[in-house]
Amino acid sequence: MYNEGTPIAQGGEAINEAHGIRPPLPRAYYDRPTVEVARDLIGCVLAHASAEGLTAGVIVETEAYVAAVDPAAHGYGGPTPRTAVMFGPPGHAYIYRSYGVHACLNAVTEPAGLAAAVLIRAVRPLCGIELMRTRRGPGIADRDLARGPGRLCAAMGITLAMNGADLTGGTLWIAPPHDGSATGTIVTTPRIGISKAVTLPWRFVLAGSRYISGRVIGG
DNA sequence: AGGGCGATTAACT
DNA sequence: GTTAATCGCCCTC
Repeated sequence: MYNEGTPIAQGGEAINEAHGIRPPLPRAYYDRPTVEVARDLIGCVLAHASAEGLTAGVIVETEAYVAAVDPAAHGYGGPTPRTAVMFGPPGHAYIYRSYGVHACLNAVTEPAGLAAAVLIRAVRPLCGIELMRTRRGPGIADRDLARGPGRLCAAMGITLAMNGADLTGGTLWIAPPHDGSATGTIVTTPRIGISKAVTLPWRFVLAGSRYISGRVIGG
Protein backbone atom coordinates (compact mmCIF):
# COMPACT_ATOMS: atom_id res chain seq x y z
CA MET A 1 0.00 0.00 0.00
CA TYR A 2 2.80 2.36 0.85
CA ASN A 3 4.71 1.56 -2.31
CA GLU A 4 2.97 3.93 -4.65
CA GLY A 5 4.86 4.88 -7.73
CA THR A 6 8.51 4.47 -8.47
CA PRO A 7 10.95 6.32 -6.25
CA ILE A 8 13.06 8.81 -8.11
CA ALA A 9 16.67 7.73 -8.39
CA GLN A 10 19.17 10.56 -8.71
CA GLY A 11 22.92 10.37 -8.47
CA GLY A 12 22.75 6.64 -7.88
CA GLU A 13 20.42 7.01 -4.91
CA ALA A 14 17.34 4.85 -4.64
CA ILE A 15 15.34 4.31 -1.50
CA ASN A 16 12.31 2.08 -1.37
CA GLU A 17 9.24 2.41 0.81
CA ALA A 18 9.07 3.11 4.51
CA HIS A 19 11.77 0.55 5.26
CA GLY A 20 14.43 2.89 3.95
CA ILE A 21 13.38 5.78 6.20
CA ARG A 22 15.14 5.99 9.52
CA PRO A 23 13.75 6.99 12.95
CA PRO A 24 13.30 10.68 13.80
CA LEU A 25 16.17 13.00 14.60
CA PRO A 26 16.27 13.55 18.40
CA ARG A 27 15.16 16.75 20.08
CA ALA A 28 18.77 17.70 20.84
CA TYR A 29 19.33 18.01 17.09
CA TYR A 30 16.97 21.01 17.00
CA ASP A 31 18.24 22.51 20.27
CA ARG A 32 21.12 24.26 18.47
CA PRO A 33 21.77 27.51 16.59
CA THR A 34 19.13 27.78 13.87
CA VAL A 35 21.46 28.55 10.97
CA GLU A 36 23.45 25.42 11.82
CA VAL A 37 20.30 23.28 11.90
CA ALA A 38 19.09 24.76 8.61
CA ARG A 39 22.33 23.78 6.90
CA ASP A 40 22.40 20.33 8.47
CA LEU A 41 18.82 19.51 7.44
CA ILE A 42 19.82 19.53 3.76
CA GLY A 43 19.92 15.85 2.80
CA CYS A 44 17.69 14.70 5.66
CA VAL A 45 14.37 12.98 4.92
CA LEU A 46 10.98 14.52 5.68
CA ALA A 47 8.26 11.87 6.12
CA HIS A 48 4.52 11.92 6.78
CA ALA A 49 2.54 8.75 7.49
CA SER A 50 -1.07 9.79 6.89
CA ALA A 51 -4.29 7.81 6.64
CA GLU A 52 -3.92 7.95 2.85
CA GLY A 53 -0.41 6.52 2.90
CA LEU A 54 3.23 7.43 3.35
CA THR A 55 4.97 10.28 1.59
CA ALA A 56 8.61 11.24 2.02
CA GLY A 57 11.27 13.33 0.34
CA VAL A 58 14.87 14.45 0.68
CA ILE A 59 15.16 18.03 1.95
CA VAL A 60 16.99 20.11 -0.68
CA GLU A 61 16.16 23.69 0.40
CA THR A 62 15.78 25.41 3.80
CA GLU A 63 15.79 28.88 5.36
CA ALA A 64 16.66 29.99 8.91
CA TYR A 65 14.51 32.47 10.85
CA VAL A 66 15.64 33.83 14.24
CA ALA A 67 13.19 36.34 15.73
CA ALA A 68 15.66 37.77 18.27
CA VAL A 69 17.78 39.36 15.52
CA ASP A 70 15.68 38.98 12.36
CA PRO A 71 12.91 41.41 11.31
CA ALA A 72 11.77 38.95 8.63
CA ALA A 73 11.00 36.24 11.20
CA HIS A 74 7.56 35.54 12.57
CA GLY A 75 7.74 36.25 16.28
CA TYR A 76 9.89 39.33 15.80
CA GLY A 77 8.60 41.87 18.30
CA GLY A 78 7.04 39.34 20.63
CA PRO A 79 4.77 36.32 20.73
CA THR A 80 1.28 36.23 19.20
CA PRO A 81 -1.24 33.38 19.08
CA ARG A 82 -0.06 32.49 15.59
CA THR A 83 3.61 32.26 16.52
CA ALA A 84 3.23 30.61 19.93
CA VAL A 85 4.73 27.33 18.72
CA MET A 86 7.87 29.14 17.56
CA PHE A 87 8.46 30.28 21.14
CA GLY A 88 8.01 26.74 22.47
CA PRO A 89 10.44 23.83 22.79
CA PRO A 90 12.53 22.68 19.80
CA GLY A 91 11.63 19.74 17.60
CA HIS A 92 8.03 20.73 16.91
CA ALA A 93 6.29 21.74 13.67
CA TYR A 94 5.36 25.40 13.26
CA ILE A 95 2.87 25.54 10.39
CA TYR A 96 1.39 28.84 9.23
CA ARG A 97 -0.90 29.99 6.44
CA SER A 98 0.90 31.90 3.73
CA TYR A 99 -0.87 34.54 1.66
CA GLY A 100 -4.19 33.24 2.98
CA VAL A 101 -3.82 30.21 0.77
CA HIS A 102 -0.93 27.85 1.42
CA ALA A 103 0.43 25.97 4.44
CA CYS A 104 4.16 26.22 5.12
CA LEU A 105 6.18 23.93 7.41
CA ASN A 106 8.93 24.93 9.84
CA ALA A 107 10.97 22.93 12.33
CA VAL A 108 11.21 24.84 15.62
CA THR A 109 14.79 25.26 16.88
CA GLU A 110 16.70 26.57 19.92
CA PRO A 111 15.51 26.41 23.55
CA ALA A 112 11.97 27.33 24.59
CA GLY A 113 11.56 31.08 24.98
CA LEU A 114 13.54 31.88 21.83
CA ALA A 115 11.44 32.13 18.66
CA ALA A 116 13.42 30.42 15.92
CA ALA A 117 12.69 27.90 13.19
CA VAL A 118 13.83 26.40 9.90
CA LEU A 119 11.46 26.78 6.95
CA ILE A 120 11.46 23.61 4.85
CA ARG A 121 11.19 24.98 1.31
CA ALA A 122 11.56 21.96 -0.96
CA VAL A 123 12.05 18.20 -1.03
CA ARG A 124 12.98 15.70 -3.73
CA PRO A 125 10.09 13.17 -3.74
CA LEU A 126 11.13 9.73 -2.54
CA CYS A 127 8.07 7.74 -1.42
CA GLY A 128 4.37 8.01 -2.23
CA ILE A 129 4.91 9.88 -5.45
CA GLU A 130 1.54 8.85 -6.88
CA LEU A 131 -0.17 9.99 -3.66
CA MET A 132 1.60 13.33 -4.02
CA ARG A 133 0.32 13.59 -7.58
CA THR A 134 -3.20 12.76 -6.44
CA ARG A 135 -3.04 15.61 -3.95
CA ARG A 136 -1.36 18.12 -6.29
CA GLY A 137 -2.95 17.34 -9.61
CA PRO A 138 -2.67 14.70 -12.35
CA GLY A 139 -0.50 16.68 -14.72
CA ILE A 140 2.18 17.77 -12.25
CA ALA A 141 5.74 16.71 -13.13
CA ASP A 142 7.75 14.94 -10.43
CA ARG A 143 10.08 17.90 -10.31
CA ASP A 144 7.25 20.27 -9.37
CA LEU A 145 5.45 18.12 -6.79
CA ALA A 146 7.22 19.56 -3.72
CA ARG A 147 9.30 22.43 -5.12
CA GLY A 148 8.34 25.34 -2.85
CA PRO A 149 7.03 25.48 0.74
CA GLY A 150 3.33 25.56 -0.20
CA ARG A 151 3.63 22.82 -2.80
CA LEU A 152 5.58 20.66 -0.37
CA CYS A 153 2.81 20.80 2.24
CA ALA A 154 0.13 20.14 -0.37
CA ALA A 155 2.00 17.14 -1.77
CA MET A 156 2.67 15.62 1.64
CA GLY A 157 -0.75 16.32 3.15
CA ILE A 158 0.65 18.68 5.81
CA THR A 159 -2.14 20.93 7.10
CA LEU A 160 -2.59 23.76 9.61
CA ALA A 161 -4.29 21.27 11.92
CA MET A 162 -0.86 19.70 12.46
CA ASN A 163 0.64 22.92 13.86
CA GLY A 164 2.62 22.08 16.99
CA ALA A 165 3.13 18.40 16.10
CA ASP A 166 6.17 16.74 17.67
CA LEU A 167 8.69 15.96 14.94
CA THR A 168 10.62 13.57 17.17
CA GLY A 169 7.91 10.94 17.58
CA GLY A 170 4.71 10.81 15.57
CA THR A 171 3.36 10.59 12.06
CA LEU A 172 5.33 13.60 10.83
CA TRP A 173 9.08 13.39 11.29
CA ILE A 174 12.51 14.18 9.89
CA ALA A 175 15.04 11.37 9.58
CA PRO A 176 18.80 11.49 9.04
CA PRO A 177 20.15 11.04 5.50
CA HIS A 178 19.61 7.52 4.25
CA ASP A 179 23.17 6.44 3.67
CA GLY A 180 24.86 8.77 6.14
CA SER A 181 27.32 9.94 3.52
CA ALA A 182 27.77 13.47 2.26
CA THR A 183 24.75 14.62 0.26
CA GLY A 184 26.66 17.01 -1.95
CA THR A 185 27.71 20.63 -1.96
CA ILE A 186 25.49 23.04 -0.02
CA VAL A 187 25.12 26.56 -1.41
CA THR A 188 24.21 29.59 0.72
CA THR A 189 22.04 32.43 -0.67
CA PRO A 190 19.75 35.22 0.56
CA ARG A 191 16.24 34.17 1.49
CA ILE A 192 13.33 34.28 -0.96
CA GLY A 193 10.06 36.21 -0.91
CA ILE A 194 10.76 38.53 2.02
CA SER A 195 11.01 42.32 2.19
CA LYS A 196 13.07 42.71 5.38
CA ALA A 197 16.62 41.55 6.10
CA VAL A 198 16.79 40.61 2.43
CA THR A 199 20.55 40.17 2.27
CA LEU A 200 21.00 37.84 5.23
CA PRO A 201 22.54 34.64 3.73
CA TRP A 202 20.29 32.19 5.52
CA ARG A 203 18.94 30.09 2.65
CA PHE A 204 20.59 26.74 1.99
CA VAL A 205 20.17 24.64 -1.14
CA LEU A 206 21.67 21.43 -2.49
CA ALA A 207 23.93 22.40 -5.40
CA GLY A 208 22.71 21.14 -8.76
CA SER A 209 19.33 19.94 -7.47
CA ARG A 210 16.42 20.45 -9.86
CA TYR A 211 13.98 20.08 -6.95
CA ILE A 212 14.55 23.50 -5.34
CA SER A 213 12.30 26.53 -5.84
CA GLY A 214 13.72 29.06 -8.25
CA ARG A 215 16.64 28.33 -10.53
CA VAL A 216 19.10 25.50 -10.20
CA ILE A 217 22.26 26.70 -8.44
CA GLY A 218 25.72 25.33 -9.07
CA GLY A 219 26.31 21.63 -9.47
C1' DA B 1 12.45 31.65 -19.81
C1' DG B 2 10.73 35.20 -17.29
C1' DG B 3 7.51 39.03 -15.67
C1' DG B 4 2.74 40.58 -14.02
C1' DC B 5 -1.31 39.63 -11.48
C1' DG B 6 -5.27 37.70 -8.85
C1' DA B 7 -6.54 34.45 -5.18
C1' DT B 8 -7.81 34.41 -0.20
C1' DT B 9 -7.15 34.73 4.96
C1' DA B 10 -5.59 36.61 9.26
C1' DA B 11 -2.36 39.22 11.76
C1' DC B 12 -1.05 43.54 12.54
C1' DT B 13 -0.77 49.09 11.98
C1' DG C 1 -6.63 49.17 5.37
C1' DT C 2 -2.43 46.84 4.27
C1' DT C 3 0.72 43.26 4.17
C1' DA C 4 2.22 38.66 3.75
C1' DA C 5 8.40 33.19 4.65
C1' DT C 6 3.20 31.63 -2.30
C1' DC C 7 1.34 29.68 -6.36
C1' DG C 8 -0.62 29.10 -10.96
C1' DC C 9 -2.08 31.24 -15.00
C1' DC C 10 -1.49 34.23 -18.79
C1' DC C 11 1.25 37.17 -21.37
C1' DT C 12 5.42 38.60 -24.01
C1' DC C 13 10.02 37.88 -25.56
